[in-house]
Amino acid sequence: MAPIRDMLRASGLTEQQWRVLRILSEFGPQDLTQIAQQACLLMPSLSRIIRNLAQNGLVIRASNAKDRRRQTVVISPAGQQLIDDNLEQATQIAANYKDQLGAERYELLLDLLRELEQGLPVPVRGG
Amino acid sequence: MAPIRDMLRASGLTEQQWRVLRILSEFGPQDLTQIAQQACLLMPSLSRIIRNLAQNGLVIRASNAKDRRRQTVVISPAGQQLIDDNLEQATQIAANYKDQLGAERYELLLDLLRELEQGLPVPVRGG
DNA sequence: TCCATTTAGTTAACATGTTACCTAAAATCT
DNA sequence: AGATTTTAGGTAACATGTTAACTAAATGGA
Repeated sequence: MAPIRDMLRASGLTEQQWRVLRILSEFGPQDLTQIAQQACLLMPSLSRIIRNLAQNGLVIRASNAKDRRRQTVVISPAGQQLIDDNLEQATQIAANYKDQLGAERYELLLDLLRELEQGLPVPVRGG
Repeated sequence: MAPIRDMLRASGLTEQQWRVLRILSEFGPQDLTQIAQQACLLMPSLSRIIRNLAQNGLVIRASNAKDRRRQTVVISPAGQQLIDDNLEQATQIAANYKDQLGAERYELLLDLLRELEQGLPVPVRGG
């Protein structure tokens, strides 16, 4: 993912910060636990990332009246601006990775990795 | 690699420390640059790992008379003992991962990952 | 020989993965 | 209601990946 990292470095974001911002932009305000699931991050990591994003004014923490343990995280205008400025470019870069392998083998790779992760066999043509 | 991590935690080693020790045990004394290449580690990481292993008495740093920049790292008896105590078990655990996917798809996975890494297409049956 | 360049290794600084431990607030059970 | 158990988040501590900057020693030339 080197080209994407280059793009992010120019905007001062890390990959995980970018991922969290994109999730908030695409799926709207959520609490930390939901973000952690979507981003495949553990709570301690996410907690630090949100703290950082909030300090830099890219997200805003809103308290939740119904459950005072929860806090809803919202992307800020500045954060949304960052997404707007870079999303198109990033999408194009990601598409190149898929192109490189070809869509078919790209799916095959993801299948194999999922299989390893879950410990369950996945049928593969000719396998 | 969870089972291997469990085994290592019991012996107080991390995965990278284990990897470095195994390399030293299998291929003999080497300087840091050589170890870094074999273990696929960057010098700053390896430098810290060797510092740690040396502090724990698992490796020994020997200075090199011909090139005073270099230092040859040697596994200590205590380090070798750790390897002896765990290598057989670790080898068996690693074999299970291969079994889980099956040798054929295991190779396929490695091929796809290599292809992504190198940016070169690799022929795949039916691809 | 003297200077410029390269190489070996270190350290600093930052973000993250990971495990352990902790608090407060909810939810559940008796 | 009162006690117990979950759940949402947070912090601490450690190892690592990564980039940048630095030292000392070797190498290559002019």
